[in-house]
This record gives sequence, structure tokens and C-alpha cells, in this order.
Amino acid sequence: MRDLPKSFDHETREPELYREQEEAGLFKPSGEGEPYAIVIPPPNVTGSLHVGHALNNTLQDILCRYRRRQGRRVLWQFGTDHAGIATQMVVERQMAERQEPHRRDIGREAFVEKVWQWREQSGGQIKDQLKRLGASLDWSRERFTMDEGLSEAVRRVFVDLYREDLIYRDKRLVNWDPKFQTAISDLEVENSEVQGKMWHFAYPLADGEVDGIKEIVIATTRPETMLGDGAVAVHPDDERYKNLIGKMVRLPIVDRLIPIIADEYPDPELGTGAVKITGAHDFNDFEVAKRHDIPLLMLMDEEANMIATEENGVPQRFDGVDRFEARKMVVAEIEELGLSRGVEDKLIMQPFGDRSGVVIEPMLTDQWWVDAKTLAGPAIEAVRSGQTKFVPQNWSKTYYNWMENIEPWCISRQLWWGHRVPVWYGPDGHAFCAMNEAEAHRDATEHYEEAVDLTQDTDVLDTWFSSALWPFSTLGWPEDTEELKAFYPTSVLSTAFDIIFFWVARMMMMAMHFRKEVPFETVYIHALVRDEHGQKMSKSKGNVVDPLAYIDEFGADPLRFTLASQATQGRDLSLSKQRVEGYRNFRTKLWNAARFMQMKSAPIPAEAPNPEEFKLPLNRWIASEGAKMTAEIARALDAFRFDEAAAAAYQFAWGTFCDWYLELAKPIFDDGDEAAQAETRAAMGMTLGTILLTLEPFMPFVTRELYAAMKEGGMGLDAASWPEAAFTDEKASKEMASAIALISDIRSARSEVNVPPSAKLDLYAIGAGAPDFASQEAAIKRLARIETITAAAEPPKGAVQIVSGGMTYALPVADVIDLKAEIARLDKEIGAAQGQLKKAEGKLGNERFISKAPPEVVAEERARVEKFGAELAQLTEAKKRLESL
RNA sequence: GGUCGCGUAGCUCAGCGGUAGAGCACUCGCUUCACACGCGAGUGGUCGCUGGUUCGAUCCCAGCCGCGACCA
Repeated sequence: MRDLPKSFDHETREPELYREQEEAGLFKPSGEGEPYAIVIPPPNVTGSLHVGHALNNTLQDILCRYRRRQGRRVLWQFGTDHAGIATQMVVERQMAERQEPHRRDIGREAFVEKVWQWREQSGGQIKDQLKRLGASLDWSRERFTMDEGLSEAVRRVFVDLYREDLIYRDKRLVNWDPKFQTAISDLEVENSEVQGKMWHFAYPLADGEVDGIKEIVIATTRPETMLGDGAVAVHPDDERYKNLIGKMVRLPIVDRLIPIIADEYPDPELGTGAVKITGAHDFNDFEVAKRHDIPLLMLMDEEANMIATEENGVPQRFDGVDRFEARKMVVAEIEELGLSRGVEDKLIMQPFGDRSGVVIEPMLTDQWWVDAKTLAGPAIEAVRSGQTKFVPQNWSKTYYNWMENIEPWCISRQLWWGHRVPVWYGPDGHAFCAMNEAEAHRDATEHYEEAVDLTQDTDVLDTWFSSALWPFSTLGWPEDTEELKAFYPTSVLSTAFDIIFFWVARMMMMAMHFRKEVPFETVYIHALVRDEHGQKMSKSKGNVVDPLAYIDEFGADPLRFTLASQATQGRDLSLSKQRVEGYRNFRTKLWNAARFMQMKSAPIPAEAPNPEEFKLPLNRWIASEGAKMTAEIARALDAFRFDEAAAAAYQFAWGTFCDWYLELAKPIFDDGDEAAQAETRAAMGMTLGTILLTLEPFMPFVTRELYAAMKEGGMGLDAASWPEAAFTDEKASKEMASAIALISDIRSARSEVNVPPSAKLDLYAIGAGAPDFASQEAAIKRLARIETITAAAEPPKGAVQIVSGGMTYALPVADVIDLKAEIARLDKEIGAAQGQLKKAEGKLGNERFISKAPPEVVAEERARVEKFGAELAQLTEAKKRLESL
């Protein structure tokens, strides 16, 4: 045993202990066990550790450490993703701060070079933060989505899907982010409700009045788009407009004739029932325009400034005007024309870019698309058939719901940082999709029958396109590597629910298509971390918790234990400082228990003793309880019940081992014989070993420190495997439970009748029966502060009377007895017993209960009647004796 | 509007057909030779509301009220 300092210095020891593990090669797959693999959800290169990361990586670390201890060959794959938009944004901002030229001025190649430089210098700070958390990731296998290998995988997938017609180029409406000037996917758009206005504009009929009507009034929340209207639509069944269908209206300001058409899209109940159709700037309108072959007029450029062109006929004064400025102009001009028919305030849903925060503009552009619908089929089937399971199971519904209604996936981005689309164009625009430029040239030469100049597509691919390959690309695919053979499909993927669409679904699709196998057997969906009041954390609320601050203050162990103990299924978790503090106390408790054991020379034995050979009920009991706990933790972790596993460990270590076992063992060290002491040392050491080993996945630092200090012979914790949990001894458990109950009952009675804690009393066991825990006399004396234990026929005068385990005991407290308090105490117990008795008797009095309830339940109730009946009799008698004083 | 989830002790949450639980907070007591980041003893709940199923409902079903998330 090595001497333990007074307390654990997490600040200096945690980093040292981490380094020791890493240097020992603990984080690399080892041994011959069955492979177990988890790929980390790759954090952004720009990312830093937030509570969500802390939770997710704690849980993954627990799984990995648990499986390692069970002898599995564990790979926890680390890597980061290149985060196209975010990274480009960061580097551009940095360039601006340094007053360097804009990226457009230095050109694409130089800019991309700068991004790589940035990554070398400042990317990946999250690695060090994950190390502080204690994450046992295999750093030696780190991957990056822009690595050559992973880029190769991306090209392979693109080329193959292109050749199978599952990737195609198409001009369609996309969500356009005017700030970053790129298309983004549906998922990167956040719709939120904002206070807006609904304007009513009158469009005059072109050929004068029809049945006394000379205009049609449309309602719009986006007046500026009226400049590009191609039609006005009404519902075919709308009586108000029946006669107007087919007529033309004169579009104000632009002075263009557009038709009134009938379509199912307008809701007659909403607004005026007449809807303007701007096919190039609204998703619903686009569909209507396509159905009726209405021209799509582009109104804006890449920055969402208005453009006036020959084609769109927008007046020159709008050219170059910002879209919101243009809105004001349109409204003013309509009013001037006398065509305004009112305006109302209205809550409207508006799309925002999740990274840029600006209003997204639907824009008609050429983009690359993945035929997600086709890929989704096998991915849905893989979950339906149970090849991949969601935990908690409910999330599979979210997955199905999304997958079954999936839209084409827009994968092209007008950025510079990312995987460039592997397509080259010939002089006539003919496209050649190839793994590299040389191949494209070869194909082109064959096509044109001469060498031609090619230009590569300027778009890059959505970051999620490369992340979708993560489970197999990190293992070396498209090469057929040993890692791929050993670790694919991976065992578990752990992530948050909001990533199901972004990532899980896409990994499933790609894996089923390219590997014909699921990417992972289980998808564990963890909860959201909220603040201590259950509020979602947000920068604007200022309630964001920095996990690193908790690590600084308390250490990683308490933070990890807090997160694990709150990781229940199906509910978000609230993180509070108090709770972390509480588990810091738990760590200290373990520490002090070990220090006590050092005083008693009770190390973790070099060779584990066999509990079957223990003689003392106390030691047989703790071995039995320890085995129970170990089995419970394993069961809980197998079921991803981190909370239950943590609770079992906490309850056993503190509630059973420290509060009872160590206390009950003290009298043996005081005056037990040599053999009893030796056995108790061995059992105690063994149990501490069990606690440290089962707790290690949760608290990898302090458990290592204590194990190393306490282990006889100095062998480290990592040489030990998960404790075998086979021993039980019901008889010893029962005996100890009785002793513990009696001690508790005596303590309660003493406290309630105000016996000073320091006073030592004599205990009398009343009547003929003998208690079944004779072996614990010394412990009872010590823990309940009893001087002597004697059998007696009758309780002495002035005694507190205790009914425990079917026996009556008396505690003479001489003159100090508080008669009133004692009667009150007995009354309380009598009341409780009566309540229980009445309840059980009530059930048994119900004939239908007797006939319909299962016999064992009925028997249970009968036993309860007997037990509480006897208890009540004893208590009543005790009270009578007291009153006769 | 559709889908999913949640309302259990002051707070944060387990439990989910047969004796209501944990941590924290609170009250009282304690320099008990590992630990006051501690020890001991307590207080606190018509388990959102209303019906139904059942011998029996916090748990299952239906409706309602309140809260939240996701998708339209």
C-alpha cells in the first residue's frame, strides 16, 4: 500500500493519470477479445467542448471502459469534420480582423491553403478538452473528413452514385443563404415565428370589369416578390372568383399582364383566397408554377439584392436594392397607385440560416442532388428488421417519419472549403464525373476524340456528405482493411436526437448502399442537457454551463458521474452545480474509506480471496451484496441505463459499504481474534477492489489512484478484469439485515425520546425468543451505544420499548425517560402498524380479491396481516406497561 | 394542423398493475479514534384533473387542463 494524502488533488493528478493511461497504450484496441467499436460523432474542427459533448463523450467513454474491462477489443475512433461553412466563416473573420485581403482577392487556392494553415494552428482544441474529460479515445487513429483517405471515399461515393443516376444536377428552388452565398439543405434552415405584416394589394383586371368586379385582391407577407409574379391563383371551387378564372390582370409597378389561374393550393379561408404566384422565390408557388407552366422570374442576386433585367422586367430603380429596402419601396408605390387594400400585423413563420442567422431566400439555382428516396428504402428496412436498434426505442418513429417523407438532398455548396465536386466540364458543357482530373481527361478525350480543356465544377459538397461515410471511411474504406473487417459494423453510435436526420439517417443510407450492412448495431439517443431549472441553455439567456469550469473546480470524475447519473431514458437532464458538488463529496467519501482501510492495514489482496471460505456472516454478507451490485451495474449498462448503473454503484459504495460494513467491521478490529481480523481485512480489501473496478468507467481518475495505492503488490487497476459476480449467501444477508434493523430502531428510539447520544444504555431482549443475529452483538453495542445485552422475562420499569424483527426489546433509561415523548413515539408506531394492518385486512376481506388475485399475492397479504398484527400487539402491550407506571 | 414526449416530496428526477423512492434543500442532535465534502435521527406526496378497464391503478385506456420538442 502506498500512503494516501489527505485528499485527492484532481487538478494535478487527473492530467497525470490521463497521460499514464495514454502512454500505457490503454486507448488502443488490444487483446484477442470480441471487437467492440464506437465511432465518435466528429466534432467540428472549429468546435470547443460544450455540455452536450461532455455528456455524449462521457457515456461513450463509460461504454468503452466497461467493455475493455470485460475483455473486449475496443476501438473508440476519434476524428473531426471540416465543417464547411463554419470553418470558412472563422477563417474569413480572422482575415478581416488582420485586415488581410478578402478571399476573392487572393483566390480559391490561396484561401484553401490558409484554411489548412488555420487548422494546423488552432483547429482541434477540442482534443485537449476531451482529454481533460478523461475520454479514452484512440488518438493514434485520428481522422479528418478532408484527409486524403476520406476524400477518396467521398469521390468514390460521388462517382458511383452519379453513375447509378442517384446523384444528378438540376435547377430547382433551394434554400439560399445570402450571407454565405451558398445553398443549404432543408435541415440547416430554422423556421421561427416572427412579428410580420400581411399586405393586401389590388391587381386591376386587364379587360375592365367582369360582373362588376374590376380588381382582385391578394394578400402577401413579402411585397417585394410581387415584382416577379407570374399569376394569381384561386381555388377552383371558390365561388367569388369563378368567373375570373382565365382572365388577365395587370401587375402594378411592373405593368405586366398575368393570368388568374385555378389551383388547389390557395385556401379560400385564408386571407382573400387569392394568392400571388412567384415561382422563383417561394416553394409552394414553385410547385404551382410548374403545374401551370408559369414563367419563373429571378428577382435577386446572390446577396439577395434586387436585379432589374430584360427578362424580369423589374424597373431600373430597383436594381441593386436590398430585398427589405425593396419591400418598403413596393409598399410605398402601391399606396401611391391607390392599390393598397390594407395591412395587418401577423405572426409569420420565417426561415433563418442556422449558422448565418439571416433570412433564407428561396432561389432558383443549379445544384447537385442525391436521390434520397431511393437510398432510404434499404435504410428503413434495416431498422424495421432490427439490424439496427434505437435506444430508447421510440426514436425509431422519428427516423421512420423522416425517412418515409424524405426529399431530394441538396449536396452542393457554393463554398471553397470542402470536397470539390468531382465533375469536369468540356468546352460544350458536357460533364465528366471521375475520380480525378486525369480520369476525366481520359474520358473527355475519348468523348471528343481529341484532347480538350476541362474546367472543374466550382461547388463543394455538404459536410454531412462526408460525415455520412464516417463509420466506414474512418476504418479505411474504400480499401478492404483489417480494421474494416474487425470493427465494422460498429457496436454503438451515441448522439443527440436532433442529429438523427442530419447524420444517422444519412449514415444508414450510405452504409446500406455501399456496404450492404448497417453501420452500427445500436443507436443510443442521449438527452439534451438543460440548466438547473430545466431551461434550454442558450447564449442569449446567459445560462450556458461550461463543462470545463466544472472540471476545473471539481474534477472530471464528479462531472462525469453527475452526467451519467442523470442520463435517464426519455427525459432531458438538468445540470446543476450542487449536484456536481454532491458527487465530488462522493469521491471524497471513497477516498476517506480507503484511508481508513490503510489505517487498518486492509489492502486490496493481491490474490482475490474466495468468499465461500469466509466464516463471518458480516464478510459473507458484504461479498454477497458486492456481487449483487456488480451484476446490477452490468445489467444496467447492457441496457444503456447509465442512471441505474450509477445509482447502484453510489448506493452500494456509500450506503452499504461505508455506512454499514466499515462500521460493523470496527469492533472486529478492536477485539476480534487474529483469524477474524485477517478475514475481514481480506473481505474489505476485496470489496473495495470491486467498488473501484465497477466505478472505473464512471470515475476513471480517482479509481485508478486509489486502486494503485491500495493494491497489494502494486499492480494497477488496468491489469484487473470486471469482477466475477457469483457469490450469494441468503442466510448471512438475513442475519445482517436484522442486526441493521435493530440498530436503526434503537437509534430512532433514542433520538425520539431525547436520550443524549453519549449515554450508554443496557438492552434487554424480552420474552422467550432469541434474536437471530447473535454474531453481531459487539456491533450492536458499538453502533447503538449499548453497554450490555441481557435476556429478561419482563422489561424493567421506566424503559423505552422497541419492537424490531418480531421481538420486543427494552432500553431502561432510568430517570431520563421522557414519558410523554415515549408515549407519543409508541402512538406513532401503533398508528403506522394499524394503517398497514387495516389495508391488508381490507384486501383480504374482499371476496373477489381472494378468488381473482394470484395466490402468491394473497399469501403475501396474509403474511402482512400476521406481521403487523403481532407488531401491533407488542406495541400496544408496551404502551400499556408504560401507562401503568 | 400532424407526430412524439412530459406533469410524482420545496427543487431536479427515478419508479410504471399489488407496502410511494433517490439526490439536493429543510429541521433536530453530534469534536463517535476514515471522512463536517462528515455522522445519526427526522419533516415533507389526494403520484395534473375527470371518467373507464381491473379483485386492485401513480402505473393500462379515453377525454380534458398545463408545459415542451420535432415536422408541416
